[in-house]
Amino acid sequence: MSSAIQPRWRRQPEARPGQILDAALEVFAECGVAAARLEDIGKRAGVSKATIYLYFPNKEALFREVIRGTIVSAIESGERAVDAFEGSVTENFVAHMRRYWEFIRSPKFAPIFRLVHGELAQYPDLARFYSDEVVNRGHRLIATIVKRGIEKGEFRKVDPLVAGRMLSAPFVMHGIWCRYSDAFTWMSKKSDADVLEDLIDFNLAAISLKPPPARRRGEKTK
Amino acid sequence: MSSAIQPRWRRQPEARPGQILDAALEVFAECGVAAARLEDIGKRAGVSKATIYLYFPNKEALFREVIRGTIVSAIESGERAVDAFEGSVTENFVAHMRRYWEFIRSPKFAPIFRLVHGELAQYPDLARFYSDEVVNRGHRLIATIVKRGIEKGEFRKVDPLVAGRMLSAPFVMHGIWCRYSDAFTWMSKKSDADVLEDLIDFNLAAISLKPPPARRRGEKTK
Amino acid sequence: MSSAIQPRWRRQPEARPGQILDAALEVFAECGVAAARLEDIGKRAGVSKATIYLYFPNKEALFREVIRGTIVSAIESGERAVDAFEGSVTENFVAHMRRYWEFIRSPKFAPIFRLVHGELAQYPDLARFYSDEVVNRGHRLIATIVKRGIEKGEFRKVDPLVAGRMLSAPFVMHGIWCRYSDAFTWMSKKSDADVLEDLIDFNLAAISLKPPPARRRGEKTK
Amino acid sequence: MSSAIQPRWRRQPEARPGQILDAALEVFAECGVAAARLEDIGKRAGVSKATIYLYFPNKEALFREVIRGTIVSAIESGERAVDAFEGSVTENFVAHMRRYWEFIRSPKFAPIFRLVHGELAQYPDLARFYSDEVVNRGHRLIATIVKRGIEKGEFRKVDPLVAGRMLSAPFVMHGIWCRYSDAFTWMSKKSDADVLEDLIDFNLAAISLKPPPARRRGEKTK
DNA sequence: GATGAATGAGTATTCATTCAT
DNA sequence: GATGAATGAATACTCATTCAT
Repeated sequence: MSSAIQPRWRRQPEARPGQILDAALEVFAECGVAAARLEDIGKRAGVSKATIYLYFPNKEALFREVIRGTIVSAIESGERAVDAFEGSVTENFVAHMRRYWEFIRSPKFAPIFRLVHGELAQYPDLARFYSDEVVNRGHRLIATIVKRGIEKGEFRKVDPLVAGRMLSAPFVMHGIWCRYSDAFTWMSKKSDADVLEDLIDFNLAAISLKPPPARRRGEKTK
Repeated sequence: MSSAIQPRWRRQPEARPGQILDAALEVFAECGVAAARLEDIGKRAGVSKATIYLYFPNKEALFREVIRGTIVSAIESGERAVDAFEGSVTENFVAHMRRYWEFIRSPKFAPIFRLVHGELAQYPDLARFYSDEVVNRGHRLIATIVKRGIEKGEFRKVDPLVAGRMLSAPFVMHGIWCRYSDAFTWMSKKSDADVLEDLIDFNLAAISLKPPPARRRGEKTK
Repeated sequence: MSSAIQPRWRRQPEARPGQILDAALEVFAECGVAAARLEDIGKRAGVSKATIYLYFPNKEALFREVIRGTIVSAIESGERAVDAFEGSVTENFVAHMRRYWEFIRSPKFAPIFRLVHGELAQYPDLARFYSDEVVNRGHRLIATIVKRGIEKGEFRKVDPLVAGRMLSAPFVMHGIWCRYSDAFTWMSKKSDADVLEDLIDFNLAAISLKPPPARRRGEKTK
Repeated sequence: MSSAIQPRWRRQPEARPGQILDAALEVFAECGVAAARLEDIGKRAGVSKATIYLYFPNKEALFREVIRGTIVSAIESGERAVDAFEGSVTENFVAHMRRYWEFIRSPKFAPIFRLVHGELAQYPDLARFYSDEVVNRGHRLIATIVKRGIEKGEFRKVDPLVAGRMLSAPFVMHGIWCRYSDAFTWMSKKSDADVLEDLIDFNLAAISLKPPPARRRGEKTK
């Protein structure tokens, strides 16, 4: 480590898989798995088609790694943040929704949503992985918060896991609509921040004990 | 029919496109557009691969027709029903949600959702069509109801179109999760009716003027 | 059959497999199985590469059919001829050797010999088929004759099947050497007829009645 | 060897080509030249794929060396033994046949036979080399003995080179049949020694003095 | 109208060969 | 000398599309 004997860096072989995965996500997102050409993925990663086979045994495995590798890290940071929350549960729910929206609007979420749903039937085990590690884990995170809110008397009595599903759905759908606003043109008038306010408003209304008295349309929530 | 000398019945050629469209939806849904083989579609429709070309100029056009032809009829019946509503707005909103859930749980919705989202980038005009004719039309239907509810003092003041988006999203997502419960295993415990109750509960809570006082978990809403 | 209703001949689809098999034998013989390109086979058969797949599921199956289809007919005619022999056994043995030599010098034998031996390890079941249906069947044919010769007192007492192997081997090897006289240049001086005379001479000498007087069967030679 | 300070023994680089050649023969024999993968050869020789290129310019040259290098040594020992023969010619012919059989049953002969014949068309110069240095040289060895036998009155009058071909053929074919007895199942009942006895018996019968009385050399057989 | 046959264009995958370290 | 990494070239196989019957 300290001495001069460090071998000079090889090309950058340890960077390769990452480069390829990034390129692959792009191409898969654009074309779908079946229509994606390995040659294009290689080109975008700056390597030859054959090089991909040095790191992934075939296209399908590459696809799996794209999904796995991309998602896991994103999820975990969310969980840590929720664990460390302070203040009222409502405040923390709002904070979580902000982070959630940020995640969903990050460039990788929408393509992966599309990909996973598009390939649901082709790659059942992958769909399962996505279901467990992304969707359900996200629901549980919300459920944790909701449960605390109920206990503290801030939220009405609901099944926390049901709430997790109900409250996450609008986020996901709006994420897609915003991302593909070429298709969903009626979304494009709204800024990201506006959409987030709407999401927070409806979600709080859905679980709050009382109707939102302290807040009127147009007021900022934070 | 008119002449008695016709030697044998041929199946009506007008029925062909429909058979082919049905078969195509099935195969597309199973494999995605790129991986679907025309030969399989033909086989499932009981015709030869070449016959498909008598009715559709190519695979892409066939796909477009599958989406177009399948969706339009389904939507329109919903609109007629809303127009004819009676009783309180809340009651009618509930009635509409029941019909909406029925539509979303019908066998064609989930595959089309998946297909459209999967092919979002490949067929932008189709995505647009779906966006306008399905998604947005659904939102407007809800918006119509919500607007009346606000006017009548039954719902809190919200942007009706925003409400359309917020309130439809959980329906759509739950439709997918229920349909592909092999992947989303955590959904399979719930019956369709239970899910509908949850959906109604959360949606009413989100727009009602007051928190749902008259209703507790487990009570039927209708 | 008689009337005019005979459908006009389709292209010539029933001729296709044969054309392809012939072309394939040629190309396989020139290049070996692994190096043979399906495109070349198609070209030589006058069809496209893809057409081959209409008749054979893959290259390996094509190879198998080449061997099977080519050999079987050739063998059977030999067996019929032997069954119908007249005259002394010696005369009939000579007649059989003439036919055998003719078969071995026909254009298909040497390539198949090479192919089968070259691919012995790759296609064990094919090698088995060749072993049983070609080599051993040929031996049994000779054995039949030899047995009769022994019974009639024309040949010395030997194990007929052993004789089948011993007497056929020079035919096969000379067939190869003559066919590939570019490599085995020392064969090229001999005419086919001369070689046949040599073969007959040595084979008759090896089984004719008067045994080498200085040595008897069963004595250990060392 | 000379200096004591050499830190560690490296395996002698001179040994490399031999290891590689051995590995290559194995792999070529199993797969044929076209299907053999240099990576496998390297692995079996305990070196990397790239190392092979330090010793051989390409796969084809490696194949040539495999054949050349393997054969030459084997042949020469046979020639020395024949030169030094004593006793009757018949005895020495028998002794030579024993050695010949031993050579043909050695593990390298059959694979090389298969390879050379399999690749006859791809590598004409190699086939020529094999023809001259193995096949014909073997024939000449037999011819030498036969000629002496004729001169000494032990063998009947035949063309010695023709005899070389006739008498060697059964050895070669039986060598193949015994080696690949998985395919040639009907050979597996015989022990090596038994086969040798049969070979000696038939070959001696074919050249021993007393000719088949009813027929003389030169008479046309039909 | 219907289809069996045919094919051109395309893609995943393999592997001999090169080269920087 | 040795090798891990990289790649260009090659090929089996697929399938949407065409067309003669």
